[in-house]
Amino acid sequence: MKEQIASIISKNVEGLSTEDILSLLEVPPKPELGDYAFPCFRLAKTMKKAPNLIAEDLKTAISGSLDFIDHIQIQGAYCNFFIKKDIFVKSMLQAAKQENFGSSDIGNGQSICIDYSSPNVAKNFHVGHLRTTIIGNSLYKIFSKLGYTVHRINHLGDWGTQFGKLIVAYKKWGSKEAVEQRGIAELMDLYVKFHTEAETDDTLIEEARAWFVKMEQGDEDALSIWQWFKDISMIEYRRAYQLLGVEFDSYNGESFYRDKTQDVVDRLEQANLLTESEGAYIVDLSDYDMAPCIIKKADGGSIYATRDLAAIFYRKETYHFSKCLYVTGQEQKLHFAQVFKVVELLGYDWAATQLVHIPYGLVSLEGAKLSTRNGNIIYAEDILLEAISKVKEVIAEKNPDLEHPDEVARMVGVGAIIFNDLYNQRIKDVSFKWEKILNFEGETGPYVQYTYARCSSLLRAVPDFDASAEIDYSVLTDLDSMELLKAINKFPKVILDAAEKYEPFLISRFAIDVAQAFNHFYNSNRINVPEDTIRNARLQLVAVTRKTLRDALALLGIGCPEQM
RNA sequence: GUCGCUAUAGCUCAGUAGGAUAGAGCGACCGCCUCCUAAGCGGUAGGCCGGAGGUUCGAAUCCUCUUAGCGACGCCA
Repeated sequence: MKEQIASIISKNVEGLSTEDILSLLEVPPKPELGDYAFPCFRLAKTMKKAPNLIAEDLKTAISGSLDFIDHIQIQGAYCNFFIKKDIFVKSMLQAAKQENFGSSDIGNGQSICIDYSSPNVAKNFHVGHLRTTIIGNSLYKIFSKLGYTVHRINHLGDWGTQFGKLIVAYKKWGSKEAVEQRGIAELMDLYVKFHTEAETDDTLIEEARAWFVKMEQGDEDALSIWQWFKDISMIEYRRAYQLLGVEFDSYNGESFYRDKTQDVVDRLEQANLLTESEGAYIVDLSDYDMAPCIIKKADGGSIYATRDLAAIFYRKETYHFSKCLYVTGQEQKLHFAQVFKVVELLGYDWAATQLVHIPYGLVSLEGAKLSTRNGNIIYAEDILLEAISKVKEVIAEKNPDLEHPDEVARMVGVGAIIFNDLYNQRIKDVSFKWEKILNFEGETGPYVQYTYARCSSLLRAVPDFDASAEIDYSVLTDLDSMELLKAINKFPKVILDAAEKYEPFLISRFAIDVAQAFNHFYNSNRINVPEDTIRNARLQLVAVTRKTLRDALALLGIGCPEQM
């Protein structure tokens, strides 16, 4: 309908193509202003006429030529189109009823790698890691919905000098029993102890680097300790992933590339890009206003940039990606800009468009910086478990007879955390507050889930309802029904926008809009009424709302309970 | 010091690639369950869109300058 309106306008004005008009056509901010609006300001110059007069002329020229238009209203310089309501309702409802509503095949035949979560082994999985995990998981769902083949890669931080530090600390102050008993907590303590001692003892850092060089050379003693620490860490990470319902296709972390970094060095040498500087080997990036990218440390060891480069070549050869996404904190912006630039300098012009850093804002705790040293830290698992237990309290209070309360509590509690993390633009810093994250009212995950459960409940009440039957569309022409349908119909566009901008929050806001529109509809209309025509039409709208909410939440990585 | 990000209601944020009277949620206050789930709905109060210039018929949105907060800036990741 939008295309048809654009095409008829283009025949009656000068200076704008149909495409221009299509992009200018907008949905008015308020329903009283019509279903589509065309602002005439831009035409004033070419047509040498006041915009409100152009709008008037346009109205008389077009009136009556499109049968789905009920009437046209001029409001200042705006030409407002009112679609015949029953036709509009029918077209919107039938589109939304499609099983694959919102899906697309634009990604067919293309593959995308998403590098996310990627915790540093031997360190705790805290609120900060939650963000990359949740954002990455949602991007995976979004791109999959658009037909892409997505490879979920957990690029574990399981290599590097930090393990040298840990080995030194373990050998000096640790014990097998303590590590076995306390797990990551003990490793963290050892790591912290290393840093406090290193402040007064410069030889420690030297020792640590030496141990890392040994690891890179395949020293068995070093590697067995490393593997042990990694195994211990993975147990904790997998618990968090399981709660979140997150999975990966690959756990190839940094250590996976230990035998592939020499290839990076060779490529750079052949391309004559490597220069020696202060004992290290770097790629000079001063032409691009960036600090140099260190490839090989003075002690001969590799560094994260080297391993990221190796990973890029490996992934390109293995997955033939058309995009490789990196979901990490914005503090790593420079690092990725450097690495991507190096790939480009090697002659791979795809680097500029296919390698994408997806930064997100910093998580702080009630305004203070997260820090292990002063205990200012919250573990991901604790947040999830706390949310789940809070939901259990709410259930006990509001719905004590609920079936499967544990299962529902898990879904709702985890959903609340995920939704909270995907509620705003990625780049915004977040200040973690317990009272906020445990509040389930207003624009929250539980609100959307609750709305879904309401839909389910309505449909359960009429077991013989036929969702595919032809209905009387005029039943759904009231303001609230129409607004709900309009909200639902934005789904395909919202998914495309979310993918293009790598912004899952657009899906969250969409889910809120639909849930709010539904609750208005629900409050102003009785649904399970005796009259068949009214009941069936309204139940179809309920069914479509339910399906859309479920699909939207699924794109965020959130499940829906049938009752709560 | 250089570069980057952020700045909109008391708080947390939207604002559809420049357009109609700047919108939500939380918090505050006032209402709504003999009727499909009150984790809901309706209403009231609350704004120099950080500041100053500029571009434009038109700016929260674009440009310049400026202020504040945060981050990055070579052998950690």
